[in-house]
Amino acid sequence: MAKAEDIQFNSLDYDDPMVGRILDAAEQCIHRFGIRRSTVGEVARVGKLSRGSIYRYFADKEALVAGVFKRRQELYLNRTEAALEKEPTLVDKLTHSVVSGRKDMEEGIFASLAETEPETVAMMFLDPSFYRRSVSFWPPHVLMAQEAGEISSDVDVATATDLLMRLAVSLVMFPNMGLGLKTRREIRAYLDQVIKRGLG
Amino acid sequence: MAKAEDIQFNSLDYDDPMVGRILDAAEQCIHRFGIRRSTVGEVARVGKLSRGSIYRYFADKEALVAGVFKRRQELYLNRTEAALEKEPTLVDKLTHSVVSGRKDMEEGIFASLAETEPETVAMMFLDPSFYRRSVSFWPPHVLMAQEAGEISSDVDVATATDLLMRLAVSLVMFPNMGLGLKTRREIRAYLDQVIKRGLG
DNA sequence: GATTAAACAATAATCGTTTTTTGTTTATTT
DNA sequence: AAATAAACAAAAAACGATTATTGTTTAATC
Repeated sequence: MAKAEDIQFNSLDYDDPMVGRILDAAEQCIHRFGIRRSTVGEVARVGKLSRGSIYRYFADKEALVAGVFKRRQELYLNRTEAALEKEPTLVDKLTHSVVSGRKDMEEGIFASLAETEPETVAMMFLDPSFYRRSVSFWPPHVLMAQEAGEISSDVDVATATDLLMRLAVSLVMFPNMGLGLKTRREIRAYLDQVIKRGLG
Repeated sequence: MAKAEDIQFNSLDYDDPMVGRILDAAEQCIHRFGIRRSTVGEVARVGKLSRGSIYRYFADKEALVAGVFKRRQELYLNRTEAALEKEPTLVDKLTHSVVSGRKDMEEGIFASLAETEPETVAMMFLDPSFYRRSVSFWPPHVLMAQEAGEISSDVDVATATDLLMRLAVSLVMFPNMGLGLKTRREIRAYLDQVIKRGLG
């Protein structure tokens, strides 16, 4: 019992078919109408379930919306994590993250939201908690790169992770900041330079 | 003649006392009430001039607001540029930029705007044109650092500038992203590492 | 010649009202 | 035991009428 309360603090279990249906419907609504114009009643109608059920799993509309984006992000991280297995080096991994990150921003739910509620998207992007989850993502890959001798073992993992995150976020957020890094090859060359030797 | 039209494309001349009065008044209004609640009439009253004069120098309210922020940014760049003269190395220069950039964000016009209209501030931060002016800022310093042997001459100036910009913007925008870089010394150490050797 | 004050239509903000939505609860159904 | 439907007060959104603001123009003033 007391599901909605748990979800506030613990994470959603996407395996629960009810949660999945709710999030699917909510995401569809957000995708089509944006957050403001999506009502809980509409989500219920689209998901063919009752409003009561939604409020059983989500404390309020805000939590529901957060759940949609949380799932999207989790999905992105899972997919990216899987894809990175096949990338040989840390530089390749980061390149892949940037490329797929940009793609998600251009054609995912963010793209449609950006058209109807750009300020909301801007606020999300600037919210530090938006990136918190991703921070735990890189350390293992940093360690691997250190063991493989790709990067130095002198630099501590937290510092390396910080730099990787900043580069990835910056490159997704600002495709061209002085330099116009468009193609995968350009991005890779840039990251290779920056990570391997900085400006030294 | 035809001042307002020129200003659209050329830059404002802050030496013109009328322009200065208008911008002073506008900035004061924005600082106290935010953009939405600031009216051109109120700006005129505060600046003790006529609405007509404001429209003589600025095409519309949007241009006026843009002018306020443009001047602020120009002032920041000028002050920073001057302060950098005294900083011995590129790393010190960038450190200074980050520290003073953070200070401006915390106590300048952005801080007050962020309280009343956070979405507006978020939108400005994510607007690439916000950083365009700063891009022309770094190349001379990069060249100096290359001549001094602080950084390699192999890296082209545009690439170096791009990295410096990304680091500065990221560190101002996200004070802690994994690592919590608070003090001047921490920031300097981080930048020294990243710029001089990357993760290699 | 530039600044101002006043007048003006077009646009946008505000206000009070009505309607919708939210979030909670209750009884009923699966 | 969980999902539903219905009912409900409180909060928020939508609406239309009113007021304020914008941006332009005009003639008067410095």
